[in-house]
Amino acid sequence: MATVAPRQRRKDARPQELLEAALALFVEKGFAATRSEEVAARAGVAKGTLYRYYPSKDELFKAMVRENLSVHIAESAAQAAQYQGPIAALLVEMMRAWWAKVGQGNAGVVCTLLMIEARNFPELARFYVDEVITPSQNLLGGLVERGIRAGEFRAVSVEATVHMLIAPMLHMMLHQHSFGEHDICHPGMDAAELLEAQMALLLHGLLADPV
Amino acid sequence: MATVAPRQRRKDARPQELLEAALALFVEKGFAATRSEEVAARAGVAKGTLYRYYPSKDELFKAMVRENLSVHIAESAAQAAQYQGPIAALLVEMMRAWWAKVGQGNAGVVCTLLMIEARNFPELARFYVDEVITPSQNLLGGLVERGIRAGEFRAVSVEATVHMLIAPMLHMMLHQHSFGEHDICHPGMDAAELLEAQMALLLHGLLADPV
DNA sequence: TACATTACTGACCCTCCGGTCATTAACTCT
DNA sequence: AGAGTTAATGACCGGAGGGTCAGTAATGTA
Repeated sequence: MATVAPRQRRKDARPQELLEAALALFVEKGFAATRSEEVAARAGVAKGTLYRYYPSKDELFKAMVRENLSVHIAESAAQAAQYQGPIAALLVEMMRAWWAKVGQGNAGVVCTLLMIEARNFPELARFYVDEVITPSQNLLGGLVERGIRAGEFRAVSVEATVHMLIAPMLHMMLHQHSFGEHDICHPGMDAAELLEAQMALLLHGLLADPV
Repeated sequence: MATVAPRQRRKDARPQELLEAALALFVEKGFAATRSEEVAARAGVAKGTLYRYYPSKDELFKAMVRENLSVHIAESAAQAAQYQGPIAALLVEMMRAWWAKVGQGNAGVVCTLLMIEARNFPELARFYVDEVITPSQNLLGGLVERGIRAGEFRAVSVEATVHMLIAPMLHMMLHQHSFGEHDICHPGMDAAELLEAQMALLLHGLLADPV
């Protein structure tokens, strides 16, 4: 017979644990299908306790998003500033770094979730657009433009190129999330390989003087 | 004083009207947030009538998807068979046709919805993967391979190339759906332009002997 | 040890919504 | 016209789950 789990008072640890539980469950089952009691249970806590720390399920979701994205935003900005060198190599390096830091980690999963739930959280969508999407586009767009001005790239459409850099990665993550169980999607090709092939193809299209 | 709307018996027209109402509302508000009574009201009918034609909200969703996708599947297959000519031009033509027929119409919107709801409808996800995704990949993959064997294309990764053809279009549609209201996303660039720029860039990366 | 504070609990409440079905009325047939 | 058929209605039900709060026990303080 399992004796009743003893009560514990750990005010400081609770919020973090609740956010982790929320992330895991929202990813696994989606926002609507996850009951608040499940989140609490997963964090080893009763439902009432969840509402002591977050006033509603919506606020819990928002807090979870902010928690997992703010980290990346800071890193991304720092990373953008520190790079120097030839644009093509720099682009490749940035994409690899993005995949390693964001694509594979929690931030990537949260991006996926955001795309799916954006309609139900206009406020969050705005936040995401302002804090993540627009800066990323500006950063990459600036690089491409620099490459063109330096004569390293052909005079392509900057906007389209940025889109061609971002879309395949995000689409792959979303695809994985939505259809991952039906293993038919990308047999025998993992994300890292895809990224390399993508960059090779794109650079060949971009460079004025391809290797 | 509005007199009570008179009852009408139109057994044949109802299913279609209900599916249209469902499509519009699911796109606008998402599946979970749309009440079955709203769908009925939009179709000019009482809730009970909806359940006379579709046994559950889930079945309504499935019927709506099948209705709007099956059309495209047939067309796409026919189109694939009839084309002849140099691969590059053929690829461009097919992408343009896809955008005109699918991307802009209901089928495109349904694809977006499917990506978002796939987790909650495993059966439908399977259907979509088998009937839409896999055939599309095979079709495009076959073309790319043909181009490579003919010496028209460089020896690129077929899988990555197919992904680079599909992802930008789907991602743009989804992006539009999720963040469309926050007009920051793609200022001054519409989908048709993007498609042209994308194809130009890709072909330049693909062709063994770029123009 | 007695008391005060407060993190924590979980039974309860209440709203919302998917789904039902007895009733009504539109159409058909004779 | 009268009877029979069934499309259409909308009041109703049930339960699922978000959110509450009076009570409980862990911790701090003297």
